[in-house]
Amino acid sequence: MQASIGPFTFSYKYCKDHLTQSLALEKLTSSSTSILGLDIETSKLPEFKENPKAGLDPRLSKIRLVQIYDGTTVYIFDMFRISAPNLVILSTLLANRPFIAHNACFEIKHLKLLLKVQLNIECSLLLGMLVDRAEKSPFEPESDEAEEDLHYSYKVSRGYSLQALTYKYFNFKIDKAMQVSDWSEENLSEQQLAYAALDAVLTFELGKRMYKQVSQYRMARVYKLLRSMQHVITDMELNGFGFDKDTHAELCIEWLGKMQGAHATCEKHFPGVNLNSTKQLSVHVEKAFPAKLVKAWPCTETGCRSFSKNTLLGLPKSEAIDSLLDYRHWAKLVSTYGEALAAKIHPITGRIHGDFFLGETRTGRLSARNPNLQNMPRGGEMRKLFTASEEYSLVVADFSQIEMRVAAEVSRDPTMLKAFKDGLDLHKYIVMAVAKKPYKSVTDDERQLGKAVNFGLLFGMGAKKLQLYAKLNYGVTMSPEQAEEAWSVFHKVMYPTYSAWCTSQRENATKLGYTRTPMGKMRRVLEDEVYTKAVNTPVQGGAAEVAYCSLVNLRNSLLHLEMTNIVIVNMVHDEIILECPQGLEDVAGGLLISSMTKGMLDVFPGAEVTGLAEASYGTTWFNAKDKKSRKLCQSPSSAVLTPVRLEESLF
DNA sequence: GCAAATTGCGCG
DNA sequence: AAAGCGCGCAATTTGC
Repeated sequence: MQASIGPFTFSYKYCKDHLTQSLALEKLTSSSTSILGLDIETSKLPEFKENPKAGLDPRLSKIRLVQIYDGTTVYIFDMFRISAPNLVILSTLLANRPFIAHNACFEIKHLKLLLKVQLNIECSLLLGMLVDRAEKSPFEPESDEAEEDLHYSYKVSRGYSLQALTYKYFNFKIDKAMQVSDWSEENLSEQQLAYAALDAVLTFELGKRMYKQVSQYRMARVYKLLRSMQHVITDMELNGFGFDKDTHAELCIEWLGKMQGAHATCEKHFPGVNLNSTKQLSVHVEKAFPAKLVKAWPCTETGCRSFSKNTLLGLPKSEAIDSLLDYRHWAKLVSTYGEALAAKIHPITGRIHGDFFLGETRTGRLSARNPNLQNMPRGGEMRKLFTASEEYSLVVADFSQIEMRVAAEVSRDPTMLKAFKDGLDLHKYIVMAVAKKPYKSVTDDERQLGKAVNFGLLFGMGAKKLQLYAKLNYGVTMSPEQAEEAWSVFHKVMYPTYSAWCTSQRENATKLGYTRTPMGKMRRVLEDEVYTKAVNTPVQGGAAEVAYCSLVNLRNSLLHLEMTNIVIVNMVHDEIILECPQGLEDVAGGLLISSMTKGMLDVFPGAEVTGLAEASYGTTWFNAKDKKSRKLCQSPSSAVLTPVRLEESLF
């Protein structure tokens, strides 16, 4: 059939019987097109019809259609009617040819789980995101009509839907009526087929244009890294993280009790007030609290009274404040980590499968949701709930002071570099300089001060805020003079080269209007953002890129060694969590450490890597990191190292 | 009545 | 002159 939809003219062939499928596969197999557009449509398994998200989960759905575009024709394979021999040929094609899809992680996950195929695939979503981050003024639909119809605006699907990008690049609006098609119907309408075909055309056409832009912006290298990372995050999503449902249910009851107890105490001090409402709290405080206290009460940016933990801790200690903080603590656990988390337990695997996203943060870090596996509470019992399967262990490794290391590398500050070379802990090191005492005599408590100083001052914090920050986040009391002294020791005495690098970064970003991560990801910055963002982006972004390289290296090594029983289950910025059969902890830990070491060197060749990372293991996330019970893995043998290589992009 | 904005807080 | 950054989620309030 011929189709002409807006500026797109193509033919499509619905392949629903053995003969048409065979012919199509023959055509595709012999076609010389270097890259093929790909899209799939899934339909929910009948028993999960009621689950609105089942169509996105390869365990709760089936693939109905596979659409492949070779530049002229879209071949639509009906997977409900494919013959066994053709399924083999199609799988071979999928495994051996390069493709492009929009949000390719979706295709990767489904094809990996349902067809056991590892795709080699570009992603027009990642490309669109990279270009958008690099562009001077973000694309905005300018007509009123477009504004009304948010589907085409950058607000939908976080701005990079196939629809939004088609509107951006082709000024054409796709009829969205077909978006919510029921792909489980026996017979598909001609219109359904045409629009199913269109998506494969769009990703192909958009991808070509956007890859060109990504290259022009000199972001091809970072794109390749993200492209490889697709396989890591889909592995994590498919693997999920083991979760102790029963203990969690007990904990939920305990939290609820604690919350109700705290609520009762609060009633004495805030009678009838909804403790979750800052507005109601404010009204009550004005009426019932001492006038002197009310007058000096800190405000938020918008001029409302602040009731944040930091504000409350800064006020004179009282039973009322303590009870409110206590309530908040338990209420947070109940609302975010209670039933809501239990609802995320997968009906089939019993594990928690979060989603990860490569293109959403300004610096290049990973983001996570449904649930966010990157903000599980460290305190309490939470991390004991995340477990390895029976007969398995969790192996965990953290980068040590990764942002300080990246700061040292990008600024080439000789003092920082020397300190790492000497195997020093930079948090202790700054305390040594500030408190003017021998390095060896710096205590663990004092190290907390060092963390506050480093994390604050690295990204441009002032002395005044540092004082407050140290108190609230690290429980360290500093006088204003001490804070001033710390600021000046950091910038003037210890790391003047880093300080100068910050200045030049700011000047550069102001001049150019953007800044870059070490691997080249661009971030536009407004003039009033430059002071902090021009410094933060390369450091935080560089740390993320080191972690990405590490994960890609690890996955390559595991594939190369055919160790499919060692899997990645989570990553939290500077921490990587694996699951492996008991007895293989040292192997997994060794591979992990060597991959991380390699990752650092991939981004910063020649970097000092001693003390870069340490691995340990246990049966739960908590145990694996607990100082008392954890067991360390041996350092890696060089034999397990495999060469690092990012596959070439195929455009 | 629903969506966006605000506030607060968990993590790095 | 002064300036930490980066996320997601839940509850409430505000705006249309």
